[in-house]
Amino acid sequence: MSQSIMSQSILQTLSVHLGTAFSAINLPAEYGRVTISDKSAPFQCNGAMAAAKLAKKSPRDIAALIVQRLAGNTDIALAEIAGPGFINLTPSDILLKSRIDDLAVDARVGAIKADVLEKIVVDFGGANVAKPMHVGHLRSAVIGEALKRLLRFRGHTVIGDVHLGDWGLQMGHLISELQEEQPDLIYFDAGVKNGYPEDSPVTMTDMSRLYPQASAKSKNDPERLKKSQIATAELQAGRPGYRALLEHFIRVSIEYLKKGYGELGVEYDLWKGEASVDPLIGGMIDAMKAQGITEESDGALIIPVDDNYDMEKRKGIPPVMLRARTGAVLYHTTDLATLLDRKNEINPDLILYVVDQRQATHFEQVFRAAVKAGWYKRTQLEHLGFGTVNGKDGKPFTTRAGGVLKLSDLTEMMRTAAAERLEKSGIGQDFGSVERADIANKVGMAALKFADLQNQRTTNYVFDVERFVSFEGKTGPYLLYAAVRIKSLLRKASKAGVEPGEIIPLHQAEQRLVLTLDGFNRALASAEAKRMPHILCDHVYTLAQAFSKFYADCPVLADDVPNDLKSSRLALAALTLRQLELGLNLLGIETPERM
RNA sequence: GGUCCCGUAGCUCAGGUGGAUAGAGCGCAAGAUUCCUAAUCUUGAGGCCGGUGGUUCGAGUCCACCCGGGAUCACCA
Repeated sequence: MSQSIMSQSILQTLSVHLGTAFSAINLPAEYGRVTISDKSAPFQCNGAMAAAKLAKKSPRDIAALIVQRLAGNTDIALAEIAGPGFINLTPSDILLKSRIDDLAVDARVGAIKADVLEKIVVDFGGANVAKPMHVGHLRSAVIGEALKRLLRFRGHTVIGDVHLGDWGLQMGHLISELQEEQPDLIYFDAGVKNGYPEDSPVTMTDMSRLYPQASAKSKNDPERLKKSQIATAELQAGRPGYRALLEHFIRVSIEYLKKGYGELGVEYDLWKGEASVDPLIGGMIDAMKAQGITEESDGALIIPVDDNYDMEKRKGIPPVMLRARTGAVLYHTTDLATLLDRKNEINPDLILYVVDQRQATHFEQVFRAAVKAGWYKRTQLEHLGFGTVNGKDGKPFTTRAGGVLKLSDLTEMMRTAAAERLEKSGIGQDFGSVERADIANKVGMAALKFADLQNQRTTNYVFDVERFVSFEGKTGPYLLYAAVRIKSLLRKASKAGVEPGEIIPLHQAEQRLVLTLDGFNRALASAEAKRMPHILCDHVYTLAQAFSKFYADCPVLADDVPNDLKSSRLALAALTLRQLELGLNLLGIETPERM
């Protein structure tokens, strides 16, 4: 379906009119750009002041000429000059009506696709093999999923990849610690080359015990650390027993992670990891050497990425470490091999990494090396960093005991709080236990995700459990509540035989709701451009607010409301629900039928 | 020391590409339900936008320099 510029949005339509008016007095149409206003009218144009110098006229004179040109325009109810030359604009009822008619029949409720459609890899999640998911994994999963859905909805081809951490020292820790506990396992018999059992020798619980155990021992015991390092090197060199173990570790972990991510509504297209690109590393390093972009330094193989780097003074960006003195391959190397793999297998236009802001330097290094190798342009690679989740003390979030908070404990906390709130309100008493649990889950997850996503991505935020479970104000449950009220209204209307009809926005609250609905596409486009889900959060919240106001001011099914008004308001409510649920879905938030 | 991020209401945060009297939520004060879910709505108090200069008709927004907080800086991932 092709959409004319005129119907893209009310704001766009007004901009075209103002642009035409500026052109008519021989000034660039760009000065006609209209913006949202929080003053006396819903929109304003500030171009008269900007144009003053060029036109050699006073801003107010220019504004007067523009306003003259707009006289008789059926899309504009009122154009007023204010202050030094602001033009305040009120759209006409005709324009509101025509726009809401367009939205009502649009399956995407006003959202149009991006101009340029790209193939995009979103690398998010950041989970590691053998480690339980904890609070630190929350943001990458939630933000990454939202971006993935947003970009896909905007028309792009999007591939989500979890990119598991399964190749480093942690694997050596795990293998060597398992050997200390169960030295007789067949995997440790260097003479055996194949025919290993199909069932894993360890469970997820075992692994989450073994790893910290080994890590703790190694901290104070260089000999123990050495064992892990040797195991790592042997694994990477391809020792069959260790590779067989790794496969078990990965399989068991993925099964566990799928559950954990599933709880958050997070899904991946690819479950690749560092280990999966191992076969590329040898050839990649040879090719890089042949290109002449590598150097030997202190026994390690590096790629300098900053001409002004000075190791003594710690100035500039350190080089990429392709291979350590020990011969082991590092984080840099696997990330580069992954970039090569993606180039070969997917050839994406853009790769987005949704990873902790603290790794900014790492990505800058890797990206520069990938550019040096000629695989990508710098603009094709973006690190979308995010801040840490902090406790009330401003330090990264921990449990009361000071330990790491498991993600499953966190989600359980949210569900319990939601269930309690449900009980307290006394509404869900006639619901079955299955539905109550489902509602508690959706409310809890909505609270958790919205609390995370509404923060600007790049900054740290404070995780305040009490605030999160309060469920009032700018929260996920507020949004669900708005949606659920509409659903309830629709059910009641259907019972009463009231059909949605033509929308005629007359009441101030109705008009405000229409103007808010009109902003959906703008929010989506802006959220995409900045890769910032909180812009979409802002929109759905404003929408829920505008609806709540409408709901309080404009009775729909009351006896004294005329039939056509009932139908109009019902249709407006139904339209609001469609956009609200769509927006929430893009944020990864599900709506219950009632709550 | 180098690089990056941050500093806006008592608290947690927005601020659409430089515009008028800087906005939300929580908290505080006061109010609203004969009527579609009060997890709601309305009203109010609360600000030298870290500081000083600069660019501009106009700066929370752009530039420079300070002050304060955080992250990170080659063989962990």
